[in-house]
Amino acid sequence: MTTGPESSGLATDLSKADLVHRRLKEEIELGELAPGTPLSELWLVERTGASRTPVREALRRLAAEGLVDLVPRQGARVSRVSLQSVRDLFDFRSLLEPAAMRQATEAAAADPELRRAFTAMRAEFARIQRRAPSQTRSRAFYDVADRFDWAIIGATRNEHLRRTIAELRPHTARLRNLSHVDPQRVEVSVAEHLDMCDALLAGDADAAAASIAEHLAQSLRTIFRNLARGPGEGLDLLG
Amino acid sequence: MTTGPESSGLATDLSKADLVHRRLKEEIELGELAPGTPLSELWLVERTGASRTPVREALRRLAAEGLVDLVPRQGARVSRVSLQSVRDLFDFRSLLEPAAMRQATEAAAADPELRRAFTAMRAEFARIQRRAPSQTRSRAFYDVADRFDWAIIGATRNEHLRRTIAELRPHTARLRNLSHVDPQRVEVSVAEHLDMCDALLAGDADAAAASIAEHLAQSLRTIFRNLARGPGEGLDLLG
DNA sequence: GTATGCGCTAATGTATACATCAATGCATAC
DNA sequence: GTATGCATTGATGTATACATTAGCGCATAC
Repeated sequence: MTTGPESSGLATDLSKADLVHRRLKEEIELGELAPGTPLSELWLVERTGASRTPVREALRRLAAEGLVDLVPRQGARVSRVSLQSVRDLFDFRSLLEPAAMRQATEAAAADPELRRAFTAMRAEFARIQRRAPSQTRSRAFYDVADRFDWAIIGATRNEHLRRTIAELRPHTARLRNLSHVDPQRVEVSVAEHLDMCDALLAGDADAAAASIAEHLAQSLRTIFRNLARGPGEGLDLLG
Repeated sequence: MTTGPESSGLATDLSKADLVHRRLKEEIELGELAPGTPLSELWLVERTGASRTPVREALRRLAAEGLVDLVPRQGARVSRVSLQSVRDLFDFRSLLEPAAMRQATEAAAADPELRRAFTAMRAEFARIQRRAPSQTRSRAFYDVADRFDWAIIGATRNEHLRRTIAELRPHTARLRNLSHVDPQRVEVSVAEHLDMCDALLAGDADAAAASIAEHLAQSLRTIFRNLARGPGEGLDLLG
């Protein structure tokens, strides 16, 4: 899941550093490595089979992405999640993603291939909406939603914008995996994604931007509501 | 110049990796290492006196910041500058910095200390404006302008926003150092900074955001105009 | 009983040797 | 004369040994 293209677009035969990086990133995203978990280099050497050099490089990369906190002579830990960090994340996404949505809307207007892809995803969202709630429904939704997000990212022309949004995705995914799935939220989120698709396919950049802004605002609200009811597994309440 | 606080705020006894990183960053910023310059690890080992491990770490960090292009089994080069990359940079800044300006304006409204700092800088800008054009004037201006920018960054509460803007600064600085100083542009830029200070000190977040957006638009226009007249030393024209 | 200081341990920071692969040039075949 | 293939060279990728330092526990003095 969340098979975002590994940093550099081209398919190079992955180095061990890449492997370790990707594996740790996934485990942090999935919450298998809980926030605060110490990541000793030696322990990672045992776990991954690589030597310290690639492990170090992976840790440094993760630190640059904000997924790992690195204290100079002390070591690395999986970065903690605070209420403030969640707010910061969503505020920042609310700044970036509407802009990306505009660029994607323009790109889709000019590229039939891309428009077809979004049309197909819209159909998937509609089908999920019609389906009765079930164990697999929310999973199916997040699957499509992930592909939708990556399509937006891929359609973002500005490289800085594209890379920055891509770098934030693991943080969002982790948040989702650290808290319980809220079926009601899924319901609403499906509708929001339909709105986004419609605006994008209509070529209405303003509407598309507005719809993703609304989506983000609702997501944040739900997260905070659920945290108030009962904190998820690994969240600090320091913020 | 551009003495931005080194990544992590606290003053740790710097590791060699930090030293090499900072030194290379400065040299790239200043244009002493021209875009496209190959950065062989061995060569850097000779130059810096450090061993390959910290050199590698520095290179990887610079690559993450976009100052170095890293090709897997081939090596590192100082990243190239294209017209498209300049446009992307300024478009992205135009998205981020008005938002930062709003946060700084609110912060200054609530913090007399901070307001004093901006008042002092406004006075410096005003003094520079009154001064006759000279060799040292533009340098004095960029000096204050740098401090101004870092003050804005420091007053930005959202951590993602703050870090991202900070990471873009070396790119901007490099651009400035790769092209010739345009006295006319300095003239106008001083006035724009006065506008920004005034809006910020008046607590008018909208006006502050608008003024920095205008400043960025004008800067970009000047850069493109000057590039059209005669490309600076190290610019590609691939974009 | 508490606090201070010493020494041990284990971690990160660094240096360097080895493995592997891309680029380059030359020799050879056509 | 051109193109193909191989060997050489030098680079990066990796492993590991060494240096240094932060954390921690225990013993001892008060």
